[in-house]
Amino acid sequence: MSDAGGVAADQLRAFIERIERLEEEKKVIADDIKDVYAESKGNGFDVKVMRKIVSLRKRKPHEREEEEAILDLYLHALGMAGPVMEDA
Amino acid sequence: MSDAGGVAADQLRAFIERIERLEEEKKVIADDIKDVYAESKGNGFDVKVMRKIVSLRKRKPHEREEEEAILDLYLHALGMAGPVMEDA
Amino acid sequence: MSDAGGVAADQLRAFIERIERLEEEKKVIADDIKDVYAESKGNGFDVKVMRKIVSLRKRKPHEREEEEAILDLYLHALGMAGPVMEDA
Amino acid sequence: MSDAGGVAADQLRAFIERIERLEEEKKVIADDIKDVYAESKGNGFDVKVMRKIVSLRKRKPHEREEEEAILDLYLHALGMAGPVMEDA
DNA sequence: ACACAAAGTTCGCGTC
DNA sequence: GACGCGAACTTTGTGT
Repeated sequence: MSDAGGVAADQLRAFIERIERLEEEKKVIADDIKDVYAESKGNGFDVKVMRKIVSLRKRKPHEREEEEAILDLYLHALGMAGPVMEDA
Repeated sequence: MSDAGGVAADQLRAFIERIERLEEEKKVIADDIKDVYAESKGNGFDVKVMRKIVSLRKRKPHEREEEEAILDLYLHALGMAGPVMEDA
Repeated sequence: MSDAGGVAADQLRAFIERIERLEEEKKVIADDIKDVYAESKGNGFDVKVMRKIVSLRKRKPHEREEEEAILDLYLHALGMAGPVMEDA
Repeated sequence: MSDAGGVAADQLRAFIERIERLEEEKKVIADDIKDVYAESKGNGFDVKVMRKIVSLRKRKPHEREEEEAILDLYLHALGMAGPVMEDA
């Protein structure tokens, strides 16, 4: 029963089920997050603002990295300084 | 320090941190899912189709039928044959 | 001032500005499309289905058939009936 | 012929065609942009860097706005200052 | 019903 | 030359 129609059916089924299980877990977490927001709201906090804070704190790290890259980029772009165009 | 400006700052911080922890967990699961797809691909399966299967099994049959009904309605209104290809 | 650091700065600036102008035009078109969908909705049409129709007409028929073939293959391998519902 | 199957077929068709025309225009613009990037590359510029510059210049305006919002948000979140929780 | 945010899909680039 | 990675765009779902 493992090779129906030229595809490894059992293997495919196993992969699908692993994915579905993981997606369920993911959904549980997502629901937990919703619960925490709900609880926060119940305690008088502004959910919208909280979401914004969370996303801000998430972005901040790589925003810092980008900023350094940006500096270099503008040197390239406007002043053309630095080791540029090595593969032109 | 727990009541600055009339609101419970510590409590807010606790909520934020719970959420951030959950979001991290969620990301881990999401990455796991990506891994399974990658592994599937390594075993010769078509990832795009697998994603479609997963989403098909997720959707409630009734919902799917309804949507297709509207689609058919519009397609017929436009003079285009439906997805059934009855005279192909 | 056109050759700072060994590169043609003016030329680069010109390219950038051409791109930015084109991107603005693109955005205008995108907004127009949104407007048409909104107007359609105002006339009682289902926007989601309309989007589906547009994308269906965009796809090459051959491509669509091929994808569905693989999908059927997998669905049969999993023991699930295809989207044709022949015994519904 | 304007009311086949309960939907205003002609009107629907008109909307669809307007959208498709606009999408074609959009695609033309997108291709133009690709061309400019290609031409830039042909003149020795680093396309990746150019893309980054463009996106940077695009983000900058509303990034400034966000920054002000951020300041308020952190006042809310950490110090709880300002006119907060009006809908608690 | 609208707008914002998250997810999925696609395209271009760097690597092996 | 192909594969995997990453970013951009599109689409779907959720909250207001």
